[in-house]
Amino acid sequence: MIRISRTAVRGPAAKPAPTPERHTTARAASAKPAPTPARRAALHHALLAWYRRNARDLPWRRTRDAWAIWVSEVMLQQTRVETARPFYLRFIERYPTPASFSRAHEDDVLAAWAGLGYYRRARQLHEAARDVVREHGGRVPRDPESFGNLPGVGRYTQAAVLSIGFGTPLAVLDGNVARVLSRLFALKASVREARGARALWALAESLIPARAPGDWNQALMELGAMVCTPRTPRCAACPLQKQCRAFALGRVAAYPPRAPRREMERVRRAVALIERHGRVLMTRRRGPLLDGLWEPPGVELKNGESARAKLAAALRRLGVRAAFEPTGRVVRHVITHRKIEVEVWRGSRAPEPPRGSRYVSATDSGVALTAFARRLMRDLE
DNA sequence: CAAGCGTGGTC
DNA sequence: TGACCAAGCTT
Repeated sequence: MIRISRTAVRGPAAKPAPTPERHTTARAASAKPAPTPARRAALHHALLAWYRRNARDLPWRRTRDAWAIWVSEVMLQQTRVETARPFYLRFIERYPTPASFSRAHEDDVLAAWAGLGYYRRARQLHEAARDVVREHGGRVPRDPESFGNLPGVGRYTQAAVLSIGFGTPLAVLDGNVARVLSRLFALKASVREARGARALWALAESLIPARAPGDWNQALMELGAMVCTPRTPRCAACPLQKQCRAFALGRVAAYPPRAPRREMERVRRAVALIERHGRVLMTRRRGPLLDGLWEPPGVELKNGESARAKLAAALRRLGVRAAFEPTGRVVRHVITHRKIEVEVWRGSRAPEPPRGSRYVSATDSGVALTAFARRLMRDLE
C-alpha cells in the first residue's frame, strides 16, 4: 500500500517552515518566473491528482518511518530506483532502527553497501546513526537544523526526509525536479552550475505547498522519472502539459540547458588473480577511491610501463609470493571519471594469505567487494 | 566552488 | 561503443 496524504483528511496544516540555518544562503536570487497564487494552485491540483493515480508502489512509500525514509533517500542519491530497491530491502530488514545500525562495524557497513557505490554515503549514514543515538535518544530529529547538521544530510536529503516523514514544508531539488522546473518555466538554468542551482532552488521553494509537501516533492520527482524524462519526454501523457512553457514554445528539448561534463581520464592497470580452492586472493583497498573495499591485488601502470615488474613489486610489498603470467585478457570498466583497462594476470601458486589479505569466494557476502572484483569473480565461472 | 566520489541502465 | 545521467554531499 502506498501512503499518500489526502489533503482532505490530513490534520491541520503543517507548521510554517522553520528556516534551516545551514541552508539559507542559497535562497538569494529571486526567481524571475515567480508563479502567481492561481498558477501554484493549478499546478498543485493537477500534479497531485496525477500522482495519486500514478505513483509507483515503492517499498519506502509503504512506510512513514523517518529512519526508513532517510535510508532510502541516501541510497537514492545519484542512484536509480531499481538499483537501490534490493539494497534498501536488505538494509532495512537488517538495520530497522538508527540504534541497530549504529552498532554495526565498518565491515558490516560496507558489506551492506557493496555494489551501490559512493561508499562515503554509508560511512556518513553510520556516523549519523551514532549521533542520533547519542544526541537524540535514537529518534530521527524533526528539527530541520538538527537533522540538517547530521553527516551526509545536505539540503536535498534534509528536505526530502522531513517533508515525507514529518510533513515539514521544505522543497527538494534533485535532477528530476530541476529538469521539470526548467521545462515548466522555460528557465535556462542547470542544476549543475551554481547560478542555475540557486535559481532552481528559489523556484522550488516558491512552489512548496503547506499541505502534503512530501507528496508534492515526490510527485515532482515521479513526474521527472516517469514522464518528463531527460530524452524523449512523454509530453502527451503529462498532467502539466497545458501549463508547460517549454512545451508551448515547442522547445522542450532545449531545457534544461546542457552543462559541460568532466572529461574521462584513461587509466591502465594490472591485477593478479590468485586462486585457491575456487577462492580468489583479495586485499583491502586504502585511499580515496573505494576505501575499505576488497579487490584482487593490482597496480596502476603509467604510460608504457610493463605490468610484470610493477605487479611483482606490489605483490612483494603485500607479502604475497606467487609466480604469475599474463592471461591476455583485458577487462574494461569505468569508475566515476576514469576509464580503466585492466590486464588480468594469473598466479600459478597459492600462498598463504598475508595480513590484510584473504581468499574470498564468489558467494561470500560478508566481504565488501568492488563491482570490478565481483565481475572478475563472475567471469571466472 | 569546482572537483571528487561508483555503479548500472539506456539509447 | 560511448555518452549521458540517476531521489547529492563534502571540502
